[in-house]
Amino acid sequence: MTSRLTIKDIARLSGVGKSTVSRVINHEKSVNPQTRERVEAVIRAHGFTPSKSARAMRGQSDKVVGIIVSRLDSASENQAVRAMLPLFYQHGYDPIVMESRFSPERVEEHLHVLRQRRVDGVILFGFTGLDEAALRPWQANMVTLARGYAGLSAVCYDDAGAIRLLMETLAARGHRQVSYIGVQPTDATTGQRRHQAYLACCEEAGITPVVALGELCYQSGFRLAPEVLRPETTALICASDTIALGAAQYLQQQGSAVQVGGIGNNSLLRFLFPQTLSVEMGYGTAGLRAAEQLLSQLQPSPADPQQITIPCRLAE
Amino acid sequence: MTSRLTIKDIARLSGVGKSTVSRVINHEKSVNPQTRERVEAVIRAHGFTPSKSARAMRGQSDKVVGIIVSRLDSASENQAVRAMLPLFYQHGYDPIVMESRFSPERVEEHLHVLRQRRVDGVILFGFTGLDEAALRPWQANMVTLARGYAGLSAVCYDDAGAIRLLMETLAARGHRQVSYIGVQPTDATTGQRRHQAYLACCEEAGITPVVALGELCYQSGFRLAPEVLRPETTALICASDTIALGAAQYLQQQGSAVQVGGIGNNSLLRFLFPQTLSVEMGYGTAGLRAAEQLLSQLQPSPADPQQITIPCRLAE
DNA sequence: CTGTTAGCGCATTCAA
DNA sequence: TTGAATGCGCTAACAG
Repeated sequence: MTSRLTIKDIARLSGVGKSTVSRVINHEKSVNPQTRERVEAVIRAHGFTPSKSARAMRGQSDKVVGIIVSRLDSASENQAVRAMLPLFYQHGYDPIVMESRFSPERVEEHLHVLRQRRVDGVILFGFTGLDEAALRPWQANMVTLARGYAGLSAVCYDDAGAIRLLMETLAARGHRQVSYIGVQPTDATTGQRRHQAYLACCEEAGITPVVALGELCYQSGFRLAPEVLRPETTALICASDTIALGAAQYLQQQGSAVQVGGIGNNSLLRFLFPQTLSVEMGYGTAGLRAAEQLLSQLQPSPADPQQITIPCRLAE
Repeated sequence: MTSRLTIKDIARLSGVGKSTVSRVINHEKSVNPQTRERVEAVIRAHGFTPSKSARAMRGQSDKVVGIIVSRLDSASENQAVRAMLPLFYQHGYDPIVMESRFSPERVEEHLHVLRQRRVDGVILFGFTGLDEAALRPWQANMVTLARGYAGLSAVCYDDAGAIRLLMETLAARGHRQVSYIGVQPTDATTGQRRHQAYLACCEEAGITPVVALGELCYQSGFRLAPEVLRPETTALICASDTIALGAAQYLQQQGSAVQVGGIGNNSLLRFLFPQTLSVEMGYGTAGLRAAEQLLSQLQPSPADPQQITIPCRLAE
């Protein structure tokens, strides 16, 4: 409880004026090196930390960012968040995390709260159904992940690339009949984009597409697997590892040797079904990039919004 | 960007003094109902929100709590955090989450930062190896989860009860030879406590204990399963569902019909191996209780530290 | 380069 | 019950 010191105390203790202390704290160059050193010594000696609230009030900025995840227990979002947290701390930002559970209303509520809290910026894990208009006001200080919105910075995954990678790998291994289990096109990326990419690959390779669309859960993979299995099917790719898990489970029960491929590099999937193929989407990298981008937009001379795509690669 | 209003503006707009507005905001009773209503109307009309930093500076409190999880991707901690977040928002607290990754040093670093940020309270997901002395200073405003520390509030799980529940259920189903896969006793709860409970149950039931201890991961369960299988073994319980997952996988590969029991109510485990038994530890409830306890200790008339144990129950 | 002065938005005396 | 005055810790203008 010793941290009750104020710059006034530091000023007195080091025999200078308050403003000089303030200058030292803020790393302003216009201060005599000797004086600076002396003040810094006192600051260190007493473990002084400037009051965040006071500087915030003085108009600076609260140094707070909001992180709105869709689901706290999403493996991909976890990795991204885990990567960005240290960066924010390091730059003196308090990250406050909120959960949207894929509800556009909840996102708007959270944004409202964040607005009132006067946060400096927001990281938003996007999903289909969000009202773009609600995001517009944040144009300058928001970075979305997984989804892009007009005028906003975004860090996206290479959905099409992932599918393509899977298809090419399978082709190289001699597979000519590859089915697909995805999710409804109401989901623009995991649903729409990956499905389209699959169809495009089939077209190019002269494969007859066999598709089933469901939900983003293993139950769905399990349920839909039989629907996409033809006698000639040798491989099956899924829009996500979660789905792949369900499908692999079904195949195992059937004693089938159909090769499964998924997206997400889920460690459990690879443990249970080692022969499964999976694409690593770069969630950690995405989180890092998103945080970096937000930080650079928050600086005195803000960077422009930017769309970033994270490259994917075959797991292992 | 309209929220630039201050109590001064509200005061002018509603024809009263600044202090009256302040009183209305803080729900003080000494204010004429009529005046109050008028002021509140103006406040609502303009969507005014008092500056958090300003009130913080005025000595109130920052209304910030730190949440130190051990791993962002822990299913149990996720559920707990998910349950507590809304409660904190609701009470006007900004929760800022940090990750310790089971490193005592990291916990101390985070606590140091939180201390400097002058946070009001801390929720700490405990683990074995933490230095109790480092927590002592937080006695009045910290609640730990999963582990208890002298003098601190804690919300714990019923480790022994969970094992006992599993053992009793198995006994009721006629199992007389139940093996156990756990983790090293360096982990006081998941390791030590559950193991002890297993031994105690065996003693009571006249069962010869068969034990193997490893890590908290499915690989470990897979690897240790063969070590605890005797010809007469009919059931196998694991210190966690993660381990159970690995063990069940091994058993399935062996075509074994040994009944598996785990702890954690992992949905994937139940999906892949439906016949498996699992105990629900009440993670969500724990998070809720922890948040409630912390909030009650943060109030003007603080509640005393308290040790809470969450009851467990059979999943399904 | 440095000290002095003046508020930021609010809660809290103290009078009225 | 209310308003005016004071200062929280800090930064920014303005002198020196």
